[in-house]
Amino acid sequence: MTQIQKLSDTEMELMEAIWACTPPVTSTELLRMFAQKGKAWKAQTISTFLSRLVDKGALAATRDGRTNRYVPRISPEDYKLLETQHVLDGLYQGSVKNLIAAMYDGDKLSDQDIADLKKWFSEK
Amino acid sequence: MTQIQKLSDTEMELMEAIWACTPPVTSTELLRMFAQKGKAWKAQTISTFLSRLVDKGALAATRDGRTNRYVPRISPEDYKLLETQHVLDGLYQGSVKNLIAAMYDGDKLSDQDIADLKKWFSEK
DNA sequence: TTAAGATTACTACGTAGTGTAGTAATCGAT
DNA sequence: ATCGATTACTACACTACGTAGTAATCTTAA
Repeated sequence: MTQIQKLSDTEMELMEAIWACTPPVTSTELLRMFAQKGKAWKAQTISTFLSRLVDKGALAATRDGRTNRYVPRISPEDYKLLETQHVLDGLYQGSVKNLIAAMYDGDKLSDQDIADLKKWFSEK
Repeated sequence: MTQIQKLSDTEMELMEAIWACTPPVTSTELLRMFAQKGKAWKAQTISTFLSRLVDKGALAATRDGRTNRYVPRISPEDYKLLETQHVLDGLYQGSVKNLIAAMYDGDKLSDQDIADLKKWFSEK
């Protein structure tokens, strides 16, 4: 039961960064990464987010001297699937087919989408 | 641009009730409906939610003497599609195919799902 | 026609989440 | 022994949410 609470937008930004680099990461490394992208966070701000991510079950922290090393407890793929499942359950009784049908009926599937999916499914 | 803000769980409950009955509804009617379902809300509580739903663009209100009559500004289908699109954009670059592929890779599609979808697509 | 009841608008309030950071404690290096 | 880095704890303003009190106002029945 990998219970993971929903992440906020900024928390997701952090996670994306962590997923993007080779895991064990330290707050200092992240600080530098975000600084380069123009995010001038204070060191404690990063730390706060990191702690919250640990609390939410998204990261695991191990102490190494005076610094923490953080590792994701879930892959981006799995996290996205959790979110997806949530939406599916909430809006479509958990059925992908209902989703597809709803999009089709609502004209949200382009001819290209349909062609792609048709092909994809015919190969399974 | 039918801008509609995200609805909370309780707001959705209200909307579902409104969608379920033949539209123009009054707060009193809703009050009664929810009372029957065990939701003992105060009249003002319903009113507050109704106002917020108007603010969020989900309902339109027209005055009829003493009371307001509320009509949805969006269908359940369209609302769900909005939500769906949001998730799709946020997690799968807006591509349904990416979603399907992710579910497949994550083993979230049962054989039944695949069979259903395969059939569904072969008919389009 | 006036009092009673229904309905609404406005305001409030505790709780929780979010983004951001100050402060203080601590630990490793000089 | 001290200094600088890093973390833990605390804080704070802001927004959303669920819930409802109060007060104003309109409708209706006596």
